Amino acid sequence: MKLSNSYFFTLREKARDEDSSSGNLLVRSGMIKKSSTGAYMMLPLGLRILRKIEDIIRDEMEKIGSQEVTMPALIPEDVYIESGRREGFGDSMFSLKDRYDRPYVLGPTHEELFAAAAKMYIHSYKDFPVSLFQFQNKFRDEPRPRFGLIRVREFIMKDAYTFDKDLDGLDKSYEKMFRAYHNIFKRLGLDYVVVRADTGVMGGLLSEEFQALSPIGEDILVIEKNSGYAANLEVAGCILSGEPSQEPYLEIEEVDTPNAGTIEEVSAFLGKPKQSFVKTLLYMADNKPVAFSLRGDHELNETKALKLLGVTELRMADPEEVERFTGAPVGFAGPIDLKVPLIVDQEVSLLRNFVIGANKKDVHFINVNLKDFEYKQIADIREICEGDMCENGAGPVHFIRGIEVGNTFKLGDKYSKAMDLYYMDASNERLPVIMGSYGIGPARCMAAIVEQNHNENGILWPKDLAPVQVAIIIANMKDELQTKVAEELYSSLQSTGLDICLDDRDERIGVKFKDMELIGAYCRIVVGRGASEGKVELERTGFDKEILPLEDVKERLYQIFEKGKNEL
RNA sequence: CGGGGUGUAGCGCAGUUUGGUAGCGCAUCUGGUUUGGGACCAGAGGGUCGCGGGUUCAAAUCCUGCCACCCCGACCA
Repeated sequence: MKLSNSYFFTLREKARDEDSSSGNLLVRSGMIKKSSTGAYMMLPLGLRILRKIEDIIRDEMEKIGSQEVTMPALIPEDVYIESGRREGFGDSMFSLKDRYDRPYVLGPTHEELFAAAAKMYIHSYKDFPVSLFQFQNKFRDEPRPRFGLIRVREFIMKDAYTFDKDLDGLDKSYEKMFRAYHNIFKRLGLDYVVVRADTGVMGGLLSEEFQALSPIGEDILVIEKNSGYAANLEVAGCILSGEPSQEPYLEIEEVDTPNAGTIEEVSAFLGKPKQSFVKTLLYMADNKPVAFSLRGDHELNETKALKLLGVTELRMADPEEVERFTGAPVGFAGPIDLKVPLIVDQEVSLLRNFVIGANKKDVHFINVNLKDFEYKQIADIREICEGDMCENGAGPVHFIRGIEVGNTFKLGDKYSKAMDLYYMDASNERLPVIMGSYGIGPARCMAAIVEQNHNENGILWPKDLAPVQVAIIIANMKDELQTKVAEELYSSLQSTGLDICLDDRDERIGVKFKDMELIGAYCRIVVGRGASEGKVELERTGFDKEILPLEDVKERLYQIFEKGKNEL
């Protein structure tokens, strides 16, 4: 690539509409540009990186025998109705009509079509295992896209699917895929952890997420180092924090708490710590009211609640609904005489003589105990807190944030049954195929890599991913010798197989340095004053400057990029 | 969807309070000087001031409806 006649630009100021470091750096270096909320143009330099990421992924997929296909993004809505997921995805699916008024959707993920493709081939127990994958644009109507390429509405996904005859086969396929994923994220140079996660709309038996560590990550990861425990906050289990209190029971009393509706207010008003309160939250579960009681300083874990109830939708009741079900405005709900099914968090069972809302405006009860009201169930429904004992008992947990760059699912027979994907067993029995599905977001990986690898001057791509691996900078464009030497060097390095860029723009050297650092050119070779003696300078971020005779450049680059001449 | 904010040249912004016909920096073009870390001088081009309606002699500015984008929250595979 010669910059003087390439589509190449950089911006000196940060983009107003980008909120993350990676978004800003990628836009400033001319790699991507937001085209509308949650949709990006991938410009030449950005596409180079994306292709390199895809090549690594493709390489690892093919190594484990997965075969590439592509599926349409435009899919009749019926396909998702048949699998039961149309409802599950709800508003996050883009839907449209064709000219004959037939309903279509833009695919958010492709288990259904892959099951259909598998059906073309799989008929017998002799046909297993099968693994297919694709790179394809997915569409999800995210309520709030953000962080550049990290949360968008149209994005590239590598999705892979495995098909096996039984759970044992699935375990083997899953394990292979799991190892391939480790290889991929290591090759991408990401700092990541694997956590257990919720299966969500996908359903199935197991879900694990590959999370790139980053302070802007949207997922909270619960970690216990010594035992290697790692779980997404959504599924991190809690265990009882101690023994039940042995305080003597006191008499319930009604107390006036004027204008004190929040835990903070009541706690301040009564002069009691938050832990001595039990709050009651009203929710609508598939449009039926349900209530949850938790210790005042705890939060409901909606994923746990959803699973416990076995419903598909859970949302907080709005103020009118709260008033209708409790008879009091928001802030005074309590479990006594509540006409709504109640689930109590297990931690509440340790408390004695706690404070609750009285289902009456500006009134609370004190000295309440579990025996004083009716409930449907006691369960673990709270979010674990940092410092709480890990559910495996190994020690206290701590939190870190992650960007979900990959996700693996053991699906089981959910989709094969829905899509009628069966095979004949050796014993002439018709059995459902056992599926797994595995996703990676290459563009999201790209953003995560930038989040983890940048400094105040620009992006620090790993050497295998850098869009420009070697930038040849002509120090003074008016110097004919420098220009000539640089041109010759550029030509001679074409055979290295590296991405070489000649910065022959009519710019001063400072501009060229700044730009090459911004886009993350891995090596910079300056053809300058030394050109007359046949010497050039080689710079890399984090390394000392080297002065090399021209004839040694190629050999030195092979060393740096760990490439043998033979492999080319 | 709720709360807040922004929309003016390719990019980043000022001007809006107090209405008078649009400006700055970067980028671009021309000429000259300069040439090892985002050069300097002189000149030039580029704007339906987000869109529509209204008030007014006159609207970037005031009123009004809509749209887009951003932030916080809700939501989220």
